[in-house]
Amino acid sequence: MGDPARANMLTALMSGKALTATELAAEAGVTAQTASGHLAKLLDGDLVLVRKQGRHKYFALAHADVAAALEALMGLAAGQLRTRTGPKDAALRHARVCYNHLAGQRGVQLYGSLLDRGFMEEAADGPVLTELGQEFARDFGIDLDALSAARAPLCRSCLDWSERRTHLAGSLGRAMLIRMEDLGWVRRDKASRAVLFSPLGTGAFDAAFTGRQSSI
Amino acid sequence: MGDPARANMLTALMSGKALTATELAAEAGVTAQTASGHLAKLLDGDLVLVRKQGRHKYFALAHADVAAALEALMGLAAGQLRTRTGPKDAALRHARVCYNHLAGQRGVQLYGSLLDRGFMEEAADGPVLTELGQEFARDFGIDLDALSAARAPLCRSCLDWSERRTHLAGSLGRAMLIRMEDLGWVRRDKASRAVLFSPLGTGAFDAAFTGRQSSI
DNA sequence: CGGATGTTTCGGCTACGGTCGAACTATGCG
DNA sequence: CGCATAGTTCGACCGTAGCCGAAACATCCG
Repeated sequence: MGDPARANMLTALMSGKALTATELAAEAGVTAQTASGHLAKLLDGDLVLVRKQGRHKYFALAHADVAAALEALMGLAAGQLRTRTGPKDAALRHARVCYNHLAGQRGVQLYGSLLDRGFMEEAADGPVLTELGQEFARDFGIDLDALSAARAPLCRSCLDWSERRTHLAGSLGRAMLIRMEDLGWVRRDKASRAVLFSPLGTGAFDAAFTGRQSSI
Repeated sequence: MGDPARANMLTALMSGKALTATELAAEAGVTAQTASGHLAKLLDGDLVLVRKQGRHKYFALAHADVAAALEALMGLAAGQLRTRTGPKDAALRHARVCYNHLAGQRGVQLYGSLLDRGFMEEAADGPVLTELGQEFARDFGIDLDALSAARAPLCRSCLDWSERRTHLAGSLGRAMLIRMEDLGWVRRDKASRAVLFSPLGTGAFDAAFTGRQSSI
């Protein structure tokens, strides 16, 4: 339970929602095989339970006690977040794809900037775009109407496993990553989930999403 | 916090009493050097606090939150106690000196036997010898009067780190170990804290302390 | 001032556990 | 039926963290 990968999986499950093995793998920043091993251990320890649905396996916390224990541990850990958060490459910590949106230092920078500049606000059931933010998104080249028409939530926050802070998920998060690819700011390294910034993209991103800079 | 040695130290501290580094080392079944390293980590993580008193260092849990988290974790761990409990030698798990009394499989066998045969009862503030038990102890060759005269508690229970069950501590526990040495049943391996049973001692011990056999 | 005891630091050894690539099974979809 | 996707198993690699012996430092005690 203290292992970084497992801890990240469990915190991801703290939302109460059931997640598939691959989602948890992405959340923990490990490959599917590794995640499978971890999930087997968590199952063995009765920390999570699984529901097989079609070809997916949905995992959830086994009991409220598990959540309580996690809460207690997080309380103890508060303040002294370990610096060496996860395994893997430094590039992954800098910027990577989380499911389909931007994660890592760049991801939390984006999220923080949107909040600081009044483009987004955190409501009870997740972040929402302000009117200012909607305008900004359109200017940025996002087809908000198309996104809103779909049933998927526009904004979602997602806990960043390497930074331990939230970044932007949801269909908007996905759309913004795609848009940045189109603009030539970034490209995905197919092999490693890393997101590589072009020289141009680095400057443009910083200019567009200043505000709460990475405070490290 | 998940490391066996540290977990054992923390559970030992759950009593609320402050213990010295060497006591904690014995409780965890590691040497003083190793314990020192663990304690430094626990201090670094603010899980314990230390009070220097003369040449001793007394450690205690830093906060009730730590105890709460431990409780929560123990609840989760209940039932599925890991089989491979501690490091070190198999001989140590079989029988060893815990501070000054007998611990390991033999230690919990002794404790269980005393309970099962009505020689000892578990009261709120620790185990107490029954009248039958007092008679037994005298027959065994223990000078109960001398022990009772001293201010140290006669019986104490002590959590066994390898068996995760209680064994007998206190001045009686100490006296019984000494007596068994005198009888030639056991001898202490000075180097390793292990307690080695002679062929004679093995049989005699089993005969004297049947009852609740090790149920593994 | 030695000598004994408690605690820490250092160095090196070892083993366990996390990680991934590759290959395998299972499920759904066209 | 194949093909794609989700998940697992196997094997091998590697890093790290635990462990201890030896030796240093600290404190008390006679």
